[in-house]
Amino acid sequence: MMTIEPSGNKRDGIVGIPKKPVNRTEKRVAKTQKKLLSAALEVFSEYGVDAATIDDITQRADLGKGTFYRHFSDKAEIMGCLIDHAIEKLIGKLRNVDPGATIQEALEHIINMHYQFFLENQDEFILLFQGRLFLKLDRQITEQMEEPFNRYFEAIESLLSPYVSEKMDLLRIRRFACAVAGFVFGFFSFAMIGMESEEIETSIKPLRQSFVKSLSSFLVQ
Amino acid sequence: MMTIEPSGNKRDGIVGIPKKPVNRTEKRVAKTQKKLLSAALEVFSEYGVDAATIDDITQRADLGKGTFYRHFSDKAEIMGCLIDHAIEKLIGKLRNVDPGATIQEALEHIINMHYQFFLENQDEFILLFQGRLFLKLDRQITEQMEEPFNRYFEAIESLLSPYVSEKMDLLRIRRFACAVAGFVFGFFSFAMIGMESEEIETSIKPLRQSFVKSLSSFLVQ
DNA sequence: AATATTATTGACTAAACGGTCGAAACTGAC
DNA sequence: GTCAGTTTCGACCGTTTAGTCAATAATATT
Repeated sequence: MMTIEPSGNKRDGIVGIPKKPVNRTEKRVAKTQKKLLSAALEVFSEYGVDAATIDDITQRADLGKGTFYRHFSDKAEIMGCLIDHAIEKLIGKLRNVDPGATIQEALEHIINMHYQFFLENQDEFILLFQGRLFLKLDRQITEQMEEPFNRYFEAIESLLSPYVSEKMDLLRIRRFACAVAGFVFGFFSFAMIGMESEEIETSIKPLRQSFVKSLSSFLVQ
Repeated sequence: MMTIEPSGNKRDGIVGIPKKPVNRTEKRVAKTQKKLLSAALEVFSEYGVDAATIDDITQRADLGKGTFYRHFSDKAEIMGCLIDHAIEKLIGKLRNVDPGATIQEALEHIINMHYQFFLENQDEFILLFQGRLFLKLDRQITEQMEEPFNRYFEAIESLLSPYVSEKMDLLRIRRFACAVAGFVFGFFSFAMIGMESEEIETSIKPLRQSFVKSLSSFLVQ
C-alpha cells in the first residue's frame, strides 16, 4: 500500500511540502520518522555526531533498531536531513525582511536572525557547526554536506542583491556571506565558553553595530 | 634506564622546554613520540578526531599499536597534546608585537597573526576548530579541552591590557577576545568552502580594516 | 472476518575497535 | 660478549557497533 520511497525522496518529505498524511499507516510512518529525527538531533548535539550510535537514536526514540534502517540508510543520511532542515529554518527567518529596509537595516536583520536562530535552536546550531568541520575530511561526505551550506550562501546573496549596484560581482557578495556567517557562527561558538549566556546578549549589541557599519562600507565600496 | 613519565609530564615535554635527548634511547623515544604526534595530527584533520582510530595513527606513523599506548593513555591524551601545542604556537606568534604599537596596530597584529597561523598550519587550525565543538558534549572532555583555550584568552587579554584604561573590566576584554577569535576562526572556516584560497587573502584586507575600527571603538567606549 | 500488505521489532552476525601482553629488538653497562 | 633494562611489536581478546532478517504487530482491502 505505502512503501517508503528510496533515498532521494526522503529529504523532500522533510524539507519540501510536508504532504499531509491521509490514512493511519501514513500517519504512523510520519510520526515514526519525526521521532527518529528529533531523537537524532538531541543525541547528535549531546554526544556529537561521530560518537552517537544508531542504538542511541532508536533507544531515545523508543523504537526498534530495524525501524531506523527502514527510514534512513545510515547515520550520514539522517544527519543530512537534519542539516537540510536546520538550514531551511534559518533561511526562512532571513527571508521575511521588510522590503523597504535600508541596507543597514537589512544587515542588522541578517545578524539578528542568526542570533535568534541560535538562541532558539541550540541543538541545530551545534549540528550545523559540526557539519561545518568537515573541511578536509572524506570527500564524499564533504561534498554531500556542502550543498545545504551553498543554499544558505545563495539565500544571503539574493537578500542583498537589491542593495548593491548591478555591476557588483557575485564574488563580493559571497565574501560578505562568508564574513557574516563566520562572524556570527564563530562569535557564538566562542562566546559559549568565554562568557555566560546572559552576557552574550548585551555584548553582541555594540559589536553588531560596528560590524554592520564595516560590512555596509565593504559592500558599497 | 629511562622510563616514560606518567600522564602529567607528557604534555610538558611537548609544550615546555623540549629537554635535549642525550643518548640513543632517548633520541629514539623522542623520535617515536614525534612520529606519533605528527601522524595523529594528519589523521585527525583528515578523518576527524572521532572517526580516527588508534590503528590509523600507528599505521601512518609506521609503528606498532602497542607503542602508542606506551606514550599516550588514549586518543584524548594525544589530542590534548596536539591542542596544547597548536595553541602555544599561536600564542607565541601573538606575543612578538611591537611594544610601541598603537591600539589599532596591535589589533591588526592579532588578526594578522591568526591569519598567518591558519595559512601555515591548516591541520592545526582544523584541530582547534574541532576542539571548539565540544559545547554541550561530555563534560569531562569539555572541561579538559577548555583549559588551553582559556590560556589563549588570557594571552589576548594581556596583549591588550596596556591599551585600555585601568578601570576596564576583564569581562570586556574577554568579550573582545571572543569576538576576534570568533571572527577569525569563523571567517576562515567559512571562507574555506565559500571561496578559493587565493581569494581569501585579498578579501580579508578591507574587512580586517573595518573590523579593527569596530573593535577599537568597542574597547575604548 | 479473513487475507494481504506493510511497518515494526530485537535477537543475531560479522566486522571494527580499544586495549593487553608476552615475545622480540634495541640499547647501555660491565 | 653477556646481561639487564627498556622500547617496540603485532597477534590476541573482549567489547561495541553497524547492519540483517525472520517473526510479529498494525493497518488496509476484500
